[in-house]
Amino acid sequence: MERKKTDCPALPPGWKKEEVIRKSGLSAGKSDVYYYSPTGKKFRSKPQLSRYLGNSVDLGCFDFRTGKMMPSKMQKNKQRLRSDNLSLSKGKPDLNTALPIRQTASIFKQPVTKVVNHPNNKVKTDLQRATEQPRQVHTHTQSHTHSGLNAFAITLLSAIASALHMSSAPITGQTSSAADKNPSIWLNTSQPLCKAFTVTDDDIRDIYTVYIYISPGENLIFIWLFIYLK
Amino acid sequence: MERKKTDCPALPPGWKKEEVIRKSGLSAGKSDVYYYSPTGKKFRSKPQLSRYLGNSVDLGCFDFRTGKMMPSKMQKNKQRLRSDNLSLSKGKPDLNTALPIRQTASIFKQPVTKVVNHPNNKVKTDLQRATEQPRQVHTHTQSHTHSGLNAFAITLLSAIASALHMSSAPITGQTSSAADKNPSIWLNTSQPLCKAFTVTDDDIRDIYTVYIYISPGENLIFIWLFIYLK
DNA sequence: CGGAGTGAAGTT
DNA sequence: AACTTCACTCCG
Repeated sequence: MERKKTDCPALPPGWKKEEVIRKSGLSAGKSDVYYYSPTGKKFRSKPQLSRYLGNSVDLGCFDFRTGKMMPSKMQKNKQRLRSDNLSLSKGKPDLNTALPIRQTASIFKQPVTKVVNHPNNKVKTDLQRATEQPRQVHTHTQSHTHSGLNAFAITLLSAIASALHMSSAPITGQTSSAADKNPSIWLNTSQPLCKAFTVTDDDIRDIYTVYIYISPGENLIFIWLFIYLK
Repeated sequence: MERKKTDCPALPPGWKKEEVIRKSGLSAGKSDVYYYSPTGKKFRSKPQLSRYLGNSVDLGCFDFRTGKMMPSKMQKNKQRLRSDNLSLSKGKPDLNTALPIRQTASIFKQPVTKVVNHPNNKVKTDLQRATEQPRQVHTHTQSHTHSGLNAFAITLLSAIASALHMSSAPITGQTSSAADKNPSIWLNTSQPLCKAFTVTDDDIRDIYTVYIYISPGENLIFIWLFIYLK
């Protein structure tokens, strides 16, 4: 089937079909199918062919790849450009599509709150657009957001360091070299803490993100934070 | 609307997330989510992403669509073991079986260091699993239940509570009702802590997982922990 | 030949 | 039934 034009009974007389195998690349071995009109014009897709033939030939059941009519293949209405779909939030806020910043806003509307505070970030003021939670909005005024959060960050980091000291886990401290040589490192609790130990208040540049998740049953607390150091 | 690539904090630094709305066809209005590696490679599904990341990143609770870690989704990827058994605590799933991913609770006692190659090519990371699993398995054996772990958990939680107290952010405390009514709750740094305040040592059941990630430049610390309460 | 965009089988 | 995953189409 390669490189050879064949007759195509499913089309009017004179039409030819050609199949060309791809020789290289990611799609090596796959093929492209082309059709040629009696006058030699080349067609590379079914829509293109359909446009050309217009109503004279119903290609609804025409399988472009095989060149045959496939009764089982019913015509499908592909042109459904609906612009009316505002079903973005039917009953449920659209957390999926929201960007991080906007999530913060939507989160507020439902009893969900996410805080992203980073002075170097563009995140900040969207919180103020959350209209349905006055109390929470209140808590996010910028002034205390910065000071409060950094204070929090410092305290929290120190606390973690302290906690680590209390841990019975051994400290091997081999993480530095590993960190130097690898693009990323996941450390065991006891290992990573080696790093934490060395962190002082002055080292902290900022808290980047803090999430706190509490499960429905409130028995699980999931804390998730990014901390940038100087 | 959503043609913009956004950072994805749940993945290592440099990864981007994109959501594209389908504009036409039968699935018009639906969306596709894509991720981009730091090198620009596009990922169109969670399995594809997982294959690429190998063991370097545990995507067990990663929600591909939202780009977030979803603790509640943890049952997803493996076959379930026996559904009910002698779980130590009533009404709550056994953590070690319900959350397959972190049966590697090794995280705690064992100074296991997981060095991960950031995927800049297609090399699989199976070797890493082979080499590090044994050590982790070793750590599972003990009932790490409430020895050093709880001490750590308690201290850490207390520390967080303290940190919160020091925060200048007001505490509105409206989160409880929200928690009762919603499948999940994301709390503001200042808000969620309302919960933390009430946590005493006796409340802590266990730390389930603690991850600490240190960026290549070692200027970013990413701490991620789950804490179960009684 | 690549790849964004879509279809549709597979999965839950 | 809806979502996820991946193959395929179509056009550059």
